[in-house]
Amino acid sequence: MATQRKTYHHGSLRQALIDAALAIAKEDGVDQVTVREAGKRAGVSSGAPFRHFPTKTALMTAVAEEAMRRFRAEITVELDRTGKLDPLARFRALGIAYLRWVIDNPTHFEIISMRRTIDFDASETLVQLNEEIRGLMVRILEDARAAGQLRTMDMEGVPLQARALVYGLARMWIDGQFAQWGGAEKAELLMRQSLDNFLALLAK
Amino acid sequence: MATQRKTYHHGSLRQALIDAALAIAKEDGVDQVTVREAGKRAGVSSGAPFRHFPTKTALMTAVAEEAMRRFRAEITVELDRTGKLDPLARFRALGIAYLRWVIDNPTHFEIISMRRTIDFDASETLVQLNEEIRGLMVRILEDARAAGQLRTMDMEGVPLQARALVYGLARMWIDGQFAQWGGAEKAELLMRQSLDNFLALLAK
DNA sequence: GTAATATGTAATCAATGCTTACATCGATGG
DNA sequence: CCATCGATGTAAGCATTGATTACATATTAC
Repeated sequence: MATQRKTYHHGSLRQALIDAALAIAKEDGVDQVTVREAGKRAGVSSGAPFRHFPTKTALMTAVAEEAMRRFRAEITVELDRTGKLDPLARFRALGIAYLRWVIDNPTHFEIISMRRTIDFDASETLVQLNEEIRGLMVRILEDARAAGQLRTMDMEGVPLQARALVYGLARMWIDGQFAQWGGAEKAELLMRQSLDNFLALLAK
Repeated sequence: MATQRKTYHHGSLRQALIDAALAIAKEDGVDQVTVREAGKRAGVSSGAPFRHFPTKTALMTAVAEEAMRRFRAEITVELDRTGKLDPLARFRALGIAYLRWVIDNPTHFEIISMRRTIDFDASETLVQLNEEIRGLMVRILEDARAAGQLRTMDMEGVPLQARALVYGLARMWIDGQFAQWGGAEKAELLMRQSLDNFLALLAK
């Protein structure tokens, strides 16, 4: 992994460190990510990373940005794919895509949501991407209401409820609360059922 | 805080360490808890804690047990208090008590749910308490169905959905996702609205 | 081409989880 | 009553890791 380098300067150390950190997290867990190891994989000394990131938190924040970008990419692909369906079907697809991404990329999601290891508010990118994704969901829900697909109810609370449900399912998976019910496939099925239950309650 | 002690032996160091860890977490945050500092507050050397807990994880697991016990106590008090109400009202009270406890004791909840810092499955107590609390919720939901208070629907999915919703709201608070909406009071209000929305969807 | 800036290395510090060798206490058996 | 032994504490130290500092090297600007 440690890219051999002939020049004294790395050339793209910043990105290499982000990639290395993501790889370590994926392979050995988020808490196994160390600045040294990230530097080692990028082929530099233990102090070099600090030229690009003042703190480990700053590195992890950049990693979170990368993860969030990939997350948004997945979401938008799914929304494009379902562009012609009715709003509620798209909403369902959005939720399923969200949950599947979490199951497929648990460490990525963990890094994004573990706001003790990153400095979320300090990252314009993170705040903006987060708002963007939330906005997408809210808009589709409003489309569904406008299309008369929802039971009449407080539209102030529905988006939060939907967010909390999906976020809760995702974190329950990350936190190992699905362990007793088998592996990823079973968990994904249960999540989908839960989501469908919610939609059944919500739909007219 | 560091209890002066005249004897060479502490006498109740184990519990003192748990209390100290809880206090540090409450004052300075969970990640500020160190074995040394816990020992210091208990008035012992840096190595003494390891006579009672083989690893820091074991200490934090014991701390989680203590926190979970307090959580259950709060829950059961609330259930006793609402013993004469109808099931759905009790279910609501349960949810509200859950969420208020999280808001009042964020670090305690954090320790319980942060299963990277504790060894949940290794603790018979934690597994048992967790099941017990889950069982309470499920039973009340079933009472509500038996009383004809719920719309007909897959009872397999409803408990999970309820859990995910409450867990999600709690973790969103812990993870700072309510920051933009003001302090604890506003957050609690939003949580309650979200819960009531869910109940409105669920009720016949 | 030279000076200034950016980026890397090596050495080192402080904090912290954990271990080891030794000290001291308290309970138990004779 | 007291000698022994297991339990519990101390002191010192190790390994890891985030962070800093002094110095070296490359790149860019003028």
